[in-house]
Amino acid sequence: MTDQDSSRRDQIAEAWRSAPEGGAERHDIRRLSLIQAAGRAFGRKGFHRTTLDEIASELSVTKPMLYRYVRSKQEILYECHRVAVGMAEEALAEAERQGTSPLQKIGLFAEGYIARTTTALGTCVVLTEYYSMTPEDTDRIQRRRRKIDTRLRELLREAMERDEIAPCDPKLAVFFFMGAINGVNRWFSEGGAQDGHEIARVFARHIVASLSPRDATAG
Amino acid sequence: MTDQDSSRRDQIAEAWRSAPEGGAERHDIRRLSLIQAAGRAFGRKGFHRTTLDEIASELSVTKPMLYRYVRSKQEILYECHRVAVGMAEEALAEAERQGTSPLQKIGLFAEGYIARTTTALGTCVVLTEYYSMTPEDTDRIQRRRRKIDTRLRELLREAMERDEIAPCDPKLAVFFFMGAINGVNRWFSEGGAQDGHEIARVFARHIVASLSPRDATAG
DNA sequence: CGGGGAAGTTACCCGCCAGTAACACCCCGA
DNA sequence: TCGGGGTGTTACTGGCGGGTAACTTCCCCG
Repeated sequence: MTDQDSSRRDQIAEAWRSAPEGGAERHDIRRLSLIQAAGRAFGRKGFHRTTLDEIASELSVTKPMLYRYVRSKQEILYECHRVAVGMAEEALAEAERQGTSPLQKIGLFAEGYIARTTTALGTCVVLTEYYSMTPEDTDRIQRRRRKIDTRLRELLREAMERDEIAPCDPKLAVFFFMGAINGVNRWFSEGGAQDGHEIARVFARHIVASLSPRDATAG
Repeated sequence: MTDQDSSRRDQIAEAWRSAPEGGAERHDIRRLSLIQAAGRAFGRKGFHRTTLDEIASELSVTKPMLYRYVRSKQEILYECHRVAVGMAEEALAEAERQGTSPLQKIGLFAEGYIARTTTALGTCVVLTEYYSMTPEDTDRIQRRRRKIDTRLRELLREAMERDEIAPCDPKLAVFFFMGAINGVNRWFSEGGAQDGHEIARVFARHIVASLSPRDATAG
């Protein structure tokens, strides 16, 4: 385990521990800490191999304590996905505001999304285990993800119309770069050599380049 | 479930059912069918949510039957990973033979690897659940993957020296496109709109483009 | 026919872990 | 001093599923 990892764990545990005495606020903070600690664990070991005892132990409490903040393990997973998809939505909204062209918006989205998922405190929550959620929860998350996908495809079509990028299948192109982005969380927490913003910049550049028009080298 | 999916399932089940009566050969064929059926299920539902009863039922037998061909569920997962990493090694070897430049080799590798994982009968075996294997098995697989990674980084450095591609961090670049490639299996078996070779070609082109030199558009 | 072995089954065991019940502590206000 | 609500614990249950034991069938070779 790297320094970065243990420091993040400590930050989460500290947030839990030092939550103010008051009622509602304390509850919210602790619930969020729980989600974050769980998200980290799910990312490292997967949903099913992570026990509630482990999550509780990360926070220096015992399992029944967790049930004061969530109804079930499933709910924790759902909340993790909500946080993750929320980051994507945030990144997209920001990109739409700041970008001046479709292609630039895509680059900004990628950079913002990666930056959020790698650097924010509540990170490492980008999961791909949809199949571990209840069908209803999966639906709710998928609907939001689909919206983002749709908008990204739209941006690609606009970029094509303006000749910012080479002609391509928007669906496959989105799959392509979202795959690369979602892959980050699988190795990120282990490395620690690069910081999140660096990775975000590099990946965004690769993505933009991967779409740009170019004479057919690999015909 | 798409036509493609069910047809593949049928092919696997058929291979199992119609394995010749003889001793060793029958055993090998059935063992492979088992791995393939399991790999498909693991890809769709994840390792832990897939029960041996389900795998057995795919092959129209009952659970204890499986134990004539494998020692444990863990072993099945290990075999799936062996198949997958074997495909990567094959694709790389082929690319080395056929490619005439470092960049082209990378493109050929990507195309060959995706083609194998999406179209061969034993597909959908590209897993990312390392954490579900025993440490020893993980080591064995990781060592082979690492070798491929190392070679790909080398190719990137060579390509940079020849000015085939823009300067980049080889480690991050490999993570970038391997992430995109490994993402394929998450949506491929569901869609069915594109065939594997098509996806392979498109992705390879994106990858090559993502590395190619270009004036800094997204500074 | 008879026996042996492969193919396949039913019925079971047992460990793991999500979830719960019931109890212990502590602080604060009356 | 008593009580009550929030914080936290220990000790349990119950189901799911990997793995196994032991039985049945059926076929093939003498």
